[in-house]
Amino acid sequence: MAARVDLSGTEVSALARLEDRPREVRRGAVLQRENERGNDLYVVRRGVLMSYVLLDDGSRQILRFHFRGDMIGMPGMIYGRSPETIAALSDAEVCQFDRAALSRLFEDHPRLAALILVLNQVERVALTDRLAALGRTSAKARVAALMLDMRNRMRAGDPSVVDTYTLGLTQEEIGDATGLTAVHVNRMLRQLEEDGLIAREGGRVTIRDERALARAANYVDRFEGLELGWLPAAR
Amino acid sequence: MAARVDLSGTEVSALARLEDRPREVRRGAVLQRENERGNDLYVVRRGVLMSYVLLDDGSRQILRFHFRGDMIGMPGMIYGRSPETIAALSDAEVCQFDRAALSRLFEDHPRLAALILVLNQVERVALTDRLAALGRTSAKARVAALMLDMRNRMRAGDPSVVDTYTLGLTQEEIGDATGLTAVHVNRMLRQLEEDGLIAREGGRVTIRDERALARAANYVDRFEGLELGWLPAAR
DNA sequence: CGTGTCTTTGACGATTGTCAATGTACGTGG
DNA sequence: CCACGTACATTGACAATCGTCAAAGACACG
Repeated sequence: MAARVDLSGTEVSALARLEDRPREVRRGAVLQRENERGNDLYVVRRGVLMSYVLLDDGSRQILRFHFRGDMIGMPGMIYGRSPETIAALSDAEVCQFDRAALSRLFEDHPRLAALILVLNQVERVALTDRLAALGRTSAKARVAALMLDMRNRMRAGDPSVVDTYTLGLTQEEIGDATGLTAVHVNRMLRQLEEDGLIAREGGRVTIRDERALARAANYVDRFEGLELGWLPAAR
Repeated sequence: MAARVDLSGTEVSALARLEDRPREVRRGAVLQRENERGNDLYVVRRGVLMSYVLLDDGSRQILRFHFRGDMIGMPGMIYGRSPETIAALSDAEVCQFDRAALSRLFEDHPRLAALILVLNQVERVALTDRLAALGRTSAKARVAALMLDMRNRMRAGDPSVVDTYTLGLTQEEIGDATGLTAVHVNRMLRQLEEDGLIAREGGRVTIRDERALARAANYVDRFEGLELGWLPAAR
């Protein structure tokens, strides 16, 4: 948040209080399970996590990947039971806090409350972009979009990432995120590679032609163009 | 909102102030256009609207249908330009208000701010349900889910709706919402009718076997089970 | 009555899924 | 160090779902 807005001293310490309960999560561990109680929120401090749902034929849809700074678990907090499972894709560290802490934040820091709303809306737009991708673009475009999006989100948390990064996903997970089968994901990755748009070796992906990849993917970067001048005053 | 929480007098009047600028929208009219400025918010008072995006091959993805009580335009308020188009599916009435009004609401009424966050999360979960439907369910299931969802949302605003309702969508629009072509939507509607799950005549849909329809659709009603005891105190 | 939009239907084709087999890397225990 | 097992990637053949194209029917509206 601090990257976007000048926070006041009391705001900084209010946010710091939210992050005083760090918790380690191992790769593969489940932080919150679908249909079970889970009323706490988490902020990702390190690592990558994902949310997914399981359908009753056993198939899985990955809803979202979570990176450093993301606030997760809000749907579980709103509903009595979590509508989705949250699991760690890598070893990760999260900071846990509860409903009461969020409630106090809303009372004492209207600007931070509004910023949380803004982050929610950024996530909403990312979800609708993905909705449009699943509904209206080809398998190749969806895989290309995922390659670009993961690069951008990793770069946001680590500026040393430029064109090459460690994806950290199996092809089955890519398929579960893009609505494809693992086999077809493999075909699409090969095609992207043959077209010279990406390169792969040992779990690392290199973007070779960003322009063409973005074109193939219908990609729009949604972290541009936020307007935050209207927020309430700091407290 | 009032259906879920006992609002205080000042809260009621704060909400009423948001709704003091009613505006009529004709069927087919566009309230906010993709990529154009549109920083105001709206609450739907009457009628049905939709949000959609256009892809550069000309195809359309309908993101969401908006009914009475929905707050719309938030993505456009956050970004300088709206990421989606909002258009009226029927004659409708909306109440317009601006960023400053929302900002004041956050300052003066933390509980209402938290409620807005809750409504945002309900919408988020609805979007992820649709994401899972597009990614992992068959054409038939998606159409079935739309039939059920539209019924439920109409019933929420008009308790006289039980099993029969006026859909108010062309088959092309159903396709743009479910990620299908109009032709295939037609085939799926016919199948649902032949299976005895729905009936159709003259733009009106009747749900004949709700249980089976819900099973065919993987449907979960997400307006159950909200827990709001943690909200800040009223002001 | 004519025009345009929407629905319906059939034939055909393309994209994507399914199944099955093989290859490869990596970790674990002997 | 080697053997083995497991998870993941790759490939090919085939099938199913869904899209495309085209034409005709239904319906509302001026």
